[in-house]
Parts: sequence; C-alpha cells; structure tokens
Amino acid sequence: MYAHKEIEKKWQERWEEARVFEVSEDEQKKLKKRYVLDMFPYPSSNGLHVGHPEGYTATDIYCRYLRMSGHHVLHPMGWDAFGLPAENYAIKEGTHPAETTRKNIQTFKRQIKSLGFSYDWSKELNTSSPDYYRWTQWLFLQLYKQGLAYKKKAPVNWCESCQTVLANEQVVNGACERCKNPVVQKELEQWFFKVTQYAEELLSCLDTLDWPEPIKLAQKNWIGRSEGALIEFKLQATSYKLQAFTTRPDTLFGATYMVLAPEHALVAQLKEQIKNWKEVDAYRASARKKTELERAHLEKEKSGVPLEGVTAINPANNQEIPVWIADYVLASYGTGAIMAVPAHDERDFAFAKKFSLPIRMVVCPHYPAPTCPVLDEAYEGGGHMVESGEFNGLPNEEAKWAITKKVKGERVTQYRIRDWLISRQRYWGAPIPIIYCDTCGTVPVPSADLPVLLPTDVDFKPTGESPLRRSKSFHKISCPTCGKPARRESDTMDTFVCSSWYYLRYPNATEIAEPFTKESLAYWLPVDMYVGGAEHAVLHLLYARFITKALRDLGYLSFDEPFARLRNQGMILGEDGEKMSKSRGNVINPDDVIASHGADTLRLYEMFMGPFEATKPWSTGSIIGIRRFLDKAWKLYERLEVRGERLEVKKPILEKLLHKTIKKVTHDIETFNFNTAISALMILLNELGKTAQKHEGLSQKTRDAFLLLLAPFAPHLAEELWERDGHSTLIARASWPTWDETLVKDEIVRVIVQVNGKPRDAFDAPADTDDKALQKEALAREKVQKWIGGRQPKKIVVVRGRLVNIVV
RNA sequence: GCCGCGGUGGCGGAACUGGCAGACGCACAGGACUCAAAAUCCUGCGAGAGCAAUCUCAUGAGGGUUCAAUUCCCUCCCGCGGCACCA
Repeated sequence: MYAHKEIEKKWQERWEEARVFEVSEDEQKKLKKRYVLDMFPYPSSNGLHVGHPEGYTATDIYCRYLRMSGHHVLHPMGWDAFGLPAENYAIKEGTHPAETTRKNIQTFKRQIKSLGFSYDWSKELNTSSPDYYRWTQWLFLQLYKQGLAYKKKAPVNWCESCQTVLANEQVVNGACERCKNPVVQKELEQWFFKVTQYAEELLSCLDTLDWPEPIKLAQKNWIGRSEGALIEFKLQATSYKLQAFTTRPDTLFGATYMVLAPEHALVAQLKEQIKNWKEVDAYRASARKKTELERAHLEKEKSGVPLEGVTAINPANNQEIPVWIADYVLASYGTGAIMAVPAHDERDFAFAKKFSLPIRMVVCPHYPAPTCPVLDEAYEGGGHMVESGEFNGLPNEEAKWAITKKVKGERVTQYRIRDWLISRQRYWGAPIPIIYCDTCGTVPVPSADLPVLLPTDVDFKPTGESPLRRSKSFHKISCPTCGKPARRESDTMDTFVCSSWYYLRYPNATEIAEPFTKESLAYWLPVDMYVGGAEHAVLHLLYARFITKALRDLGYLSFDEPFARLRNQGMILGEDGEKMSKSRGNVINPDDVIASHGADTLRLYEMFMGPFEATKPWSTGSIIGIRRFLDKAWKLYERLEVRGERLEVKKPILEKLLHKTIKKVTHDIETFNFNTAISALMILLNELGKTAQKHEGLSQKTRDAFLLLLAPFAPHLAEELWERDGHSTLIARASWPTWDETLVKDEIVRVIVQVNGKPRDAFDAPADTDDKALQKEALAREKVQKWIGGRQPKKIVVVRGRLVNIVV
C-alpha cells in the first residue's frame, strides 16, 4: 500500500511550483498547438459530484498525453458563476450571491486541484467578475450595433415561480428547466438575439464538425428546416388577405377550412365582421391563460371556435371555406395561419372530425382508383393527384410546385428555431447595457462606460419586476447622449450569454483592455477538443456557435465554428442504477473516494467503468480493483529497487507485449477509449510482475515505458515512481514512448480450423503462410479429419493469418 | 407519437474491416502464507451433459443474408435519453 495522501500532495505542489502546465511563448514558437477545453462548471453549493471528474479526467489524460507527445497545450478552467441558485439562496438565507459564489468557487477549486488536473490556472476566469461581464456587455453592444440584438414585444415563456422569462430552449415539457413549474405565455417587451438569421448556416456547418452524431441530429431537429410555400387566401367580402405557410401545396385542393392562431393580429381587425365575437374573444382569453403544458399536452383534444361571418377563398378552386381560430396553430411559426387539409394532415384530420368539417382526399396512393376510400386517419404519404382539376394524375411531388405557381404562391423555407430571448428579470446576471431616454430613445451604453456594474444595494426578492429596478443608484441615470434624466435597462442577461463566448477569453492575458486579441485567437482557436455533458445539445452548444458566427461577421474572428471536436461524457448513475440525487441519497462525493483510495484511483476508476460516452452505474466495490493495480505497480518498482534487479534478461515476448501496449494505449487515448487503455496497462503490469517474480529483472527502457504510459492516467504515482527510479526531471514533461511496428506484428499466429463454420481445431503457423499451405495443414490434422468423416469438402475458405473453414 | 442510444456471465464491461464470444476488473470458490484473521500470491469461474478427452446450447425474441453473424438486413419486445400540435 502506497501513501497516496502524501504522494499526491507532494506532486501537486511540485507541478504548481514549476508551473508546468502554463502556456509559454517559447513553446508557442516551436510546437503545434492544441486547445483542449472542458465545459466550465456552475459552482453549485453541493460541490463537485463524480460526474465532473469524469469529463475532467478524460481531458486531463488527453492533455498530458498531448504535452508528452510534443504539443503546446492550452487547458484552462473557469467558472460559469452567474445564475439562479445563488440568487435563490440569497432570497432564502440573505447571503449575497457574490459571497455564496465566492465560497462555492473556493470549494470547487480545492476539489478540482485535489484530483491533480493539469489546468493552466493562470487563465482562470469567472463570468460574474466585472473584468469578464464587462466584455459580455461589450458583446451585447456589438450585436446591438448589427441589429442582431433587438427589443420586441412578443408572447414569451414566463415562469411564475422563478418570476422571469425563459428562452425556448429552457422550457422543458412545458415547464421551467430549473424549477419544473409550468410555464405560461405572457406578452412582454424583451431583448432577443437574432439566431434565426444564422439558421441556415448553423444547419449546414454541422456537416463540418467532428461531433457526436446524436448532438448534431438534435441541433438539426431543433433548427427544423422545412421547405414549402406561402399561399395567399382572400377573405370574402373584405380587402383582407391571409397568408398561410404549407409544406404540402400539392394538397391545396383539399383545403377545406383555415385556422388562425388565437393570437393572430387579423382576428382583432375582423371584429366587425365576426358575428360571434364574444365567443371568439373568450376563446382567445382562455388560450392566453393556458400554460405551454396544457396547450401541448392535451394534444388529443383539439379545441377551436369558428369566425362566423368570415370566409376565405381557396385560390385553387375558388371555393368558399370557413375560417376558425384554434390553439393548435402557433402564432410563432410560419404566418400563424394554416390552410387545413384534413385528408392529409393528422392534426387537421382530428380537428375536422371533432367539428364535422369536410374531408376531401386529393392525393391517392393507388392511382388510378375508381373512387377514393373513406379515410379513418389522415393519409400523409405520396401518390397521384385526384379531385384537383388540371393537376389530376400528376405525382404529388410534381404537383407541389405546379400548384404553387398557379396560385402565385411563393416558395419559401421556414425554420422551427426562434430568436433567443436573453432578458431575465433577475438580479444575479450581467446587466444589459442599455439606457432609455425620453428624448433620445434607446441608447446603448458607450463602450468607455463599461462595465455597467451590478449594484449591491438590491432587494433580491423577485416580484416579476426586475430587482435592479429597485436600486436607486442603478436605475436612475442621465442620458449619455443628451444628459437629461434617463433610466437604465433593469433586466440582466441570460447566463447562457456569458457562456457563449468564454472560450474566446481564455487564451488571452487576463488583464487586457479588450475582450480578446486577434493574435491569441489566431493561434489558439478554434477549440480542438471540447468535452462536456450532452444536455447542452441545443442550449450552450447552439448559442456558442451562433455567437462565433456573429462575431466573425463583425470582423473579430476568422473561423466559422468554435469547437472542432466534441465528446460527451456519459452520465454516472448511483449504485442503485438511478440518477444520483440528494433525495435518493445515492450521491457519491469525490472527496471521500480521494481520502480513502486516492485521486489516482478515482481518476482511473472513472475511466475504467466503461465507454466514456456511455451511461454507467457507480460501483464502490469495484474501485478496489484499480487500487490493487496501482499498489501492484508500486510494489513492482519497490521490489526491483531493493533487489537491484534493473537489468533485463532479453525476453522477446515481453518486448513484443510492451510495443503492442504502447500502440494500443496511444491509439485508445486518441479515440477516448480509456477503459481499454487501462485494461492494456493491467495486462502489461501483470506480465512485468511475473518477470520480476522470476528475478529476471527489467531494463530501464521497460521500466520507463510503463511509467510513461501510466503517467496521463495516474500522474501522481507515475511521478513518484519515476523519481524513485532515478529520474530528476518531471514525467509530465517526458516524451511519450514510441513503438516499433515490426515488433507489434505477430510472426506466429493462431489459425482456427472450422468444419462447417464450427471451430474444431487450431494450430500455430507463421503469419505469412500462404493459403495453400494453411489449407494443407488444416486438412492434415487428425481432429479435422474426424469431423470431415471421409466426406468430400465442397468448399474451403481460407483467411490468411486467421482461419480455414472446410465445408462438407 | 416522432427521433436518437442501448440490450453480451452473478456484476461493470471486451471483441480489428463479419472470422476461437466473454479480454480486463469486481464478486464468488478452492489452495498457499498465518496461531488466526486481514492483506498478498496461485488456481478455477457462461449454462447443461460427461470420470475424462470432449460434446451440445448460448450475445433481448423471431426470421433472413453468408462458408462463417454480438457484428449486416427485416419484424417485434424491453430499457434509457431527447423532442413534443412547427402546418
């Protein structure tokens, strides 16, 4: 048993003193760069959980390996420090969020350091510090100048419990992502970032990224591109026209009614014509009150009200059709109005059935058919046109654009993604740097006046109004343009704005009077490897991509995508196979594992549990296996030192295994297959142990190679053994071992002999034995002859270096 | 409902490009050491049959392709994750 406590402390101090993990201008000149980044944590009051070290260990192994193989590595860590929990804690306990955050960061930093990660702490950043959020505000102003940040009154998601608006991405199942309370719609004036302007590029650039496919798919679906047509419907006896977006213009002849979203502006304008206005207005009011959850989740039950006295003209056949309002049509997508084709759309079908509206089939799967069948569900597939005038008989895909053309429709592309709502009516965030003046209107805070400091004299209690409004020192100000009394914007920015650009800040010297410098970005960006949880698929990862593209178009960046490679760590479940949570009481604290088994053991264990990206359960009992492995290594080197057995008896098998292991571990680190890399190290160590037990000795080269391979995984133990074995330099700065490909290849291979596909025998043969000789040997074998039983082989398959299959 | 990921011993998991299924580790059993225990070391360890050599079955279920399938194709079942009326 080695003394992990002392050894780990010793080497953590040595690394810090020697500043081995800090980037240097010297290396910048001669080495190839690698920027390896972890998604920075929100420093919660619970401290680190075992999920954090999983990703951090992976990047650390990767970075240590990269440094040893001659790269200049930037590996920074920081704090995503603004956010609701600290503020909620302030409301409950009265402790200022700045204080809570400071404490939590201290804990996180201590815990992260205790794991021996090779971060460059000189680059540490904190999004809640004025040095940082000053530039978040700068970012806002840049977007504002470009018209990419704008204020708009719109129906937005409102969380009653958090008393703030939420971005679309933060509404989960109609409920607030944080507090799980239902989200309601509110009409409010809010700040947005124009993500939609980049919808097409955000979609098309996905192909260029080395990211997990599921994440790319999630983004693709979230962006939700669909091609279709805008078709204009005249309203009977009025001068109003109604535009509808459809992806199925081919079904226009089957449009038997129209539906407007309850919030559609035209509804109010038609008040005079609507005979049942009272009923219509009541419906509108009730739709507004419904939560997202109610609106979406009661999906089976469609509801709606006809606009009596209002009819539209179907431009395809000039038929007069009714117009309804219903909340299954969303105001925020397309034009907020649809042409309803119940025969070919599931939702329209359900609605038509409920309100006994006509269903007319116009796309027939079996053509020519004498009559169209009566449908018991909508038919959404393809086929040929029927009941569609001159288009009858055309394949529906062709009819799409022919019909669009006939009715003078416009071919358009729609996206599901919405602009990013970034205002928050909360305290603990970066203030939006805007001033409202009665004379000058909306005035951006001049860059020189940044940062707009978050005031401290604030009552945190959320009332639906921004807490900052209650700070007199903050709210009232004179207009920077005309000097007259004016007021500050009192909302803060979504914390996702802070995290949307932090990777651009790290590479710079910390005390610069700019958000980042061109030189530092040119050298370090884009991030070569980014690691974090998959839960950010359509949040942070999408926002960061958007910000990168926006800054590029503003002339600040010269690359299109921030993160070239992305890997997601899988979730670690509790021992009961359930998600770790306080209420279940299945949370594992890394501190405890470090105390009992050591940081190296924890690191190795988390990597050995299973594939990096897989969800896997924690198993306290299995940790001992890793600790035994490290103890074995310790004992081996101790024994060799005591006995002075440091000369190796030439052992070709061991040498071969060593080279195979070097190759495997190298390859596995590069592909993030850490579990199999560790298993290879175990196999090697077991062999080294056997050799040592026979007093055969181990050469310097062999002893070094094992430690070098171990170093990225268990850096403390590797340093200690490296030193004890006579080295005076750090293993963290040593060179990664190389392998000899000729030694990796086996000269003698085991050849399997199958009879009718079943393995019956095996023999050893030189790897380059030709097919004929293999076949001859296989057939000559007694066992094989027995299985053939005198029959004539019908076919013999020979795979060189692997097997012979005899079919009889 | 749609999309994605997965299902291999008692457990976590290996398996290159289709080529001996179960590497490595945990647990378990037997042995060595010990007065004894712990630790450590050695051996065994998918199921069934057999004294044994060995044989049969086995990668969620069923079918298919192939000389050969955990791996490729089809149908279905189960678990997990995401999206959720996007016209």
